[in-house]
Amino acid sequence: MDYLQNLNETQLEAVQTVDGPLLVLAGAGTGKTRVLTTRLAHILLQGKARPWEVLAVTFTNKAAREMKERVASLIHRPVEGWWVGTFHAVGARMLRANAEAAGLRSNFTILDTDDQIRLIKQLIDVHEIDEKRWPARVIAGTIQRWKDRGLMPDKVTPGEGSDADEGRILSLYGEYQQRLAVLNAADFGDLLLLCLKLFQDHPQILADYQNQFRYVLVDEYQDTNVAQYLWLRLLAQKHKNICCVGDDDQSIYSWRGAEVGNILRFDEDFSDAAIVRLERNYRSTPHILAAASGLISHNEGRLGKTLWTDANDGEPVQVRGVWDGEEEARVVGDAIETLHRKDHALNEIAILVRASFQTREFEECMITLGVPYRIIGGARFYERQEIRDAIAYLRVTVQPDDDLAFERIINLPKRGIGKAAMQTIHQFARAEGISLTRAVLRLVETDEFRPKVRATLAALMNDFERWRKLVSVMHHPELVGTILDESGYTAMWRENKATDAPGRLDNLKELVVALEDFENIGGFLEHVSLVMENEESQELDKVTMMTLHGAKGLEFETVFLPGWEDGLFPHQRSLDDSGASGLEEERRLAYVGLTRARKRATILYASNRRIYGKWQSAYPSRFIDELPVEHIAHTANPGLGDTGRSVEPSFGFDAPAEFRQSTWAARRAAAQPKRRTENLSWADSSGSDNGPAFTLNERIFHQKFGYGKIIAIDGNKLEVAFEKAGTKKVVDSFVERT
DNA sequence: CGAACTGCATTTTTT
DNA sequence: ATGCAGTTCG
Repeated sequence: MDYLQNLNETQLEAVQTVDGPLLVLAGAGTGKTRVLTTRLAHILLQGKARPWEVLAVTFTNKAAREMKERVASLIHRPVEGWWVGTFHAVGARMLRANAEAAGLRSNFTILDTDDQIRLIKQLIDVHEIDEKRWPARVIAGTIQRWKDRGLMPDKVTPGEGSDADEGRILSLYGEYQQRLAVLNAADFGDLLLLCLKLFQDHPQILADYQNQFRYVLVDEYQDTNVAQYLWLRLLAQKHKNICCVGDDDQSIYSWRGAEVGNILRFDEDFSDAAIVRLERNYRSTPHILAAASGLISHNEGRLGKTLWTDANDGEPVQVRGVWDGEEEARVVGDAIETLHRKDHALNEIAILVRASFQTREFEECMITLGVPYRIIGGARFYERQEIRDAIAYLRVTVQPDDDLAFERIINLPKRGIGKAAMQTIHQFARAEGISLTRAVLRLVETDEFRPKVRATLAALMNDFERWRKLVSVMHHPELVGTILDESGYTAMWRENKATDAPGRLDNLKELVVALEDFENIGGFLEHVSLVMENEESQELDKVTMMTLHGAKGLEFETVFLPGWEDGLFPHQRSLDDSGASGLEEERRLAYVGLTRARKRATILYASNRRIYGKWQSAYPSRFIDELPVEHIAHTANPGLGDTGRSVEPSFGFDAPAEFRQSTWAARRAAAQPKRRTENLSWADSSGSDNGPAFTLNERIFHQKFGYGKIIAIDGNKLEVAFEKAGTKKVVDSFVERT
């Protein structure tokens, strides 16, 4: 029982209450993961269930992986045959195992959002729907929201689909589902929705799973949507041993369908539910904890928790007002430098922003200061164009009905298949209710196409047929190389003279290498569609920059929280779209941000900020007023102190600066709105939009003279050796980095 | 077919 | 400001 040693009393209770429904309200930093993993280990070690009789679901692959690893180390046994994974991965597993009953074939394709939108666009074209009025992504969003709520097309009635607009989208939803069936494909929402349908249509299959899963564990329960809730409730119905762990105060994903109601209603949904509150915080100082608690107490409809800690006081939360975004970055940069000099690890420092564009200013500052940094949440490997193209070839090879992949590569490299040919194929496919590949196979037997097109398509079909035969005989990484070469895809990039072409070829090579890690192409594709993750090595000592959303579940010694201005945070969009509940969610986001910090938290707000190329002045976030004064230290530049928002009613983010007479900053901005800022950049030797100062030998671009290299610097004047125009002296603001 | 142009939106993100 | 997508022209 040594694995129970390190738990406190309530944690122990949460671990040992294994029978019957249990809700664990786990505040930030209270050892949630430890409880979850220990509980899982406890169930297994006590012989309550065998590994395959436990279902443990998470939202992210990272969380699933962590759970597997930690439980494995607790029970000193590797992980095999466990049902531990994301909702989507488990759903996909169930669907593949029961594909026929679910109306699919077991090699079905999982479509991502991009594919989804393209498919909807096709339907829009067919129906000559006005795309201006109903953009594909709006329709996709509506359908997704229905799916999040567990609604199949025939179930969407209550309140929905009644008005003309939604009625139209609803019929499109039905067709979309039909088309997915033809394509042998499922989107992310389907991975759960089709499970629900499967359980409904085939009670025996459901009963088997219900019997199998003696214990069900759910992580981040506050993030579940209705479909996931229904799915869980069905699966846990027999044994009723369901344990949900979550924190209503950290629910920040309602915009993608999460229902806080699920966690708020837990004890009504599951009768005789036990509730355990984890309130002892092991992470933050009392000041940080009190500031965060004070802030979140402004929310209504919470289950309520009182976090406490034994830790020493530490420093109050710093709140700092600055003139603009540039100064904000400089202040943070300086602070980081100071900390670094005092041997503070950069890995333990995070800059958490509300919106990703905010990272740019900090990035430039870090470059200037030479501070290593990483940005979490950029473009991922599998989202790169060449990788997606290559994957499309693989998808068509293993699943010929995958229209979206097929369409992507039918004319890539250029094969002379133009709009006309595509239209013919589409029409035929639609008329016959078959996939594009099947349509092409039939059409090349006719004289529908011009001879050249017909020959090309016949050859392409031939290629795929040949590759398909090789799937069972050839080592799959090699086969992928063969497909990419024989299709002419690699040749296309080799001949491409663009500067990034060689890099793309490297990426393709990397892809082939990555395939080694998988049993077969199918397994690889499953990984790509379900495990779209960015593996950033934590090896190097770097400052982390990411969004507040991305920071949930992480912790750092020191956290900077910039951009606390009304309109940006809370975000105006959130307020406009969701009103009071939107504001509460933003507040929870602020709470998440603050509670990431162990020792130091600094909140910043700027009076002026450039957004979408326009300068705007703004009030400090209303959240700042909500922080208990005794736990913060508020400083601002001379004259920039209190901005008096408590005196003036608050205007929207877009309100003209003239209306914000109460603030010194606003008055100043109003007096000389644009000139001021332009002058600022002129006067500043660090250049205008170019970020930090230029360095010798740097390659630059000039609107008039083209590319060149800096050979001398004199203040803001540069001497540049241009490739075409010769050597000239130019002002740095006319020059940009390449 | 590709280059150039225009309009438009631009929070958060996993799977 | 910027980028992306859709459209238009050569």
